[in-house]
Amino acid sequence: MTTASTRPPESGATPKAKTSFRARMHLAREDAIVQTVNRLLAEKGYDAMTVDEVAAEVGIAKASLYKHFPSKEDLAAAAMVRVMDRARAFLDGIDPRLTPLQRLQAVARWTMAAHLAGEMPALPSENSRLRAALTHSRPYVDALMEISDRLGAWIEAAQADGSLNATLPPLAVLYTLYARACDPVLGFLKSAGLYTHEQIIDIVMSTCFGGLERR
Amino acid sequence: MTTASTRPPESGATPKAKTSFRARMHLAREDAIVQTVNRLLAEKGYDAMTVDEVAAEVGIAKASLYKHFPSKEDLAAAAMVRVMDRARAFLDGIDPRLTPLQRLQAVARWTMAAHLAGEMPALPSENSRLRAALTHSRPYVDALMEISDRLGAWIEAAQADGSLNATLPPLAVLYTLYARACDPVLGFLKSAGLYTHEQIIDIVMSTCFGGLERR
DNA sequence: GTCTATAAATAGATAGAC
DNA sequence: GTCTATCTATTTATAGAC
Repeated sequence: MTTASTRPPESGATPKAKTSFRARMHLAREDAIVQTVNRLLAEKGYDAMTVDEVAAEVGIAKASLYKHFPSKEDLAAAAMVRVMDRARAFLDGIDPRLTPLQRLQAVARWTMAAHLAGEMPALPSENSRLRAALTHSRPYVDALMEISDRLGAWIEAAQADGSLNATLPPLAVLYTLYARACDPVLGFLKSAGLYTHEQIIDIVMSTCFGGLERR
Repeated sequence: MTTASTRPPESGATPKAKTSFRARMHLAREDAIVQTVNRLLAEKGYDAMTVDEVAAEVGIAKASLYKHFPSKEDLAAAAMVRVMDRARAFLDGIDPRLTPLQRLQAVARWTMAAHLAGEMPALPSENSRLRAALTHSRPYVDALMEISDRLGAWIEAAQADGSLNATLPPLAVLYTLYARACDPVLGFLKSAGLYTHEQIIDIVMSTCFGGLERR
């Protein structure tokens, strides 16, 4: 995105160097903004998050915020895309020697840990305003589709090798994994204060993959 | 609540009958209000639901609405209590010959069907404004505790008879059942348009009680 | 690009006539 | 109790100086 790391050697230097420095600052600030939005989205949700709040927490004026992102919706979309990018990076780093089921479990653990750490904005549920905004964001839709494709392939592979329940529609499995990333059970158990994050993840992993009935 | 069904025989009649009629009308209107709030809560959530909207859909002025319920929070609390009461009625009607596990499954099916029918307001998740409002409503808290106690007894019984995974904390099972009542997977599968409500419920029941892994 | 100040719209809640 | 009209606070978004 930025030209800072790829720009050619300079001659006059000062004006161009200044531009580069400012571009770096610009991106750094935008990153700080997105990071704050991400956290606030996770804490309070889209509707309850106000732009004033974001500006205050970032430490800039609201008008400056609107120079970076033209609307609250774009703000939220940028935060969601950021999460998607981190998810894609995690998918890239998964040990290829793991079985398809183990990969899906690794992803589920990662999303739950992110949620418990307050870094996972709630999925845009059915009729939320955020959902309407996000479905019009190309980067978001593209990232979501890519992730879904990769997870979908693992789901079908896991069903084919007999480790995953093959009577379930793959789409239902995919949705279930997405839903577990923002499962309110995580927050409930967290606020109960009886378990560590690791224990909570183990519990929800057990109910998700093993079910409530005894095996 | 109303004196309509329990009032003693009248003599002069006209004034008292008028009062009774008006009391009935009053309750009927309040019921219409709560029903509308219930639907809007399910459709859009607490934050996105406006009092103007409720008044418009009920067909009365906003000021009249505030004569019935002193705040938006009370409005939401009344709607949630209504759902709780229906849930309690359902619990009362469950066939006592069913096993504990079968009873829990019946409850889960009922809540999912209510959700798909648009009659189940979303659970007040972690940091929502609704949650803070509801925790201060005695009728809501009382109803929730009674339901939790009854479900909790069934959960422990099902774990004791070996039908439910006994390694899970009963509290986690309870939360999981509550969470399935507003599982976004239901809405996702519904909007996919590939399955009937019955099929969707079967799928989510399978993932909830049986888990994703093959048995 | 950042700021202060302000619009423009909408929210929850109330006043006061009838 | 219901209405119209209004208040007050908040929210998204901009204008314009620097």
